[in-house]
Amino acid sequence: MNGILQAQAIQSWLRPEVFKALADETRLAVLARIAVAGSAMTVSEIKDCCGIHLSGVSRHLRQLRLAGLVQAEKDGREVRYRLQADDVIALLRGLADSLESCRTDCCAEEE
Amino acid sequence: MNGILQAQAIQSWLRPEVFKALADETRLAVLARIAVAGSAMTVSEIKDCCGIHLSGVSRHLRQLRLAGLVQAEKDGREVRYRLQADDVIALLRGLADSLESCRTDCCAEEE
DNA sequence: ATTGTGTTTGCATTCTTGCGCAATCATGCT
DNA sequence: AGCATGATTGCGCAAGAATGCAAACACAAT
Repeated sequence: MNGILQAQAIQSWLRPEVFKALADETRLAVLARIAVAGSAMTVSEIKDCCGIHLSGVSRHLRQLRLAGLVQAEKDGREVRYRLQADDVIALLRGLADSLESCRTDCCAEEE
Repeated sequence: MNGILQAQAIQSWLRPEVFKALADETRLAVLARIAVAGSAMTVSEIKDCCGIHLSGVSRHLRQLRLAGLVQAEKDGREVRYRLQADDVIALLRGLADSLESCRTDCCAEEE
């Protein structure tokens, strides 16, 4: 049976850093703000979507960047952050597919 | 312009409880174990996949249940947990689609 | 060079979270 | 009833995370 292969497939999508980055309400607000903007945004602009100090926003952006959710580009003395969607989309879809294959196997075995 | 609609679409998928539930390595191990098993598992069985005390496993399962990732069914004095995959799969795919529509909009605007 | 603006980082504080242990609850067995 | 077993919960502790403030850093403009 393919239980071992399934385990590897699922675990390869279960990346804690990504989910940890998504596990904070402020970071979710930041991410949503950047995603909707479409274009890249500066830290000061992003700050307006969440009621915390600028330094905190900077830290959250760092964490999102290390998780591969956004990317930063320097532009003069500003830093513009944009969504890095491709990897996240692949992660979400890969995990969804793995879970779905488990689910169908489960139902198939039971019936 | 669909910016407002996009914002609503994305934020509806950005459910902190779910990502918080996925933001711990032990819980990810538990979830993967349950997913691969296919059938429902007792707390004691699940305990073997992660090196912590049974009470901790119970707490983790509670959190996964509240996030809608697993469901519990009592069976005598045991409690069997099984993957509740449908909601999670819908969440993951919905978020992926929302992010993708943001990405294409972004690239379309820039060119 | 000095000044000003945007961003990051060190530090201290507070809040949260994961954990083990022991007690408790719930159910089955004799 | 009494006991055994599986699961949950209260409690205290230790580690981690989020935040604000102030200092430092990076770059542009004068």
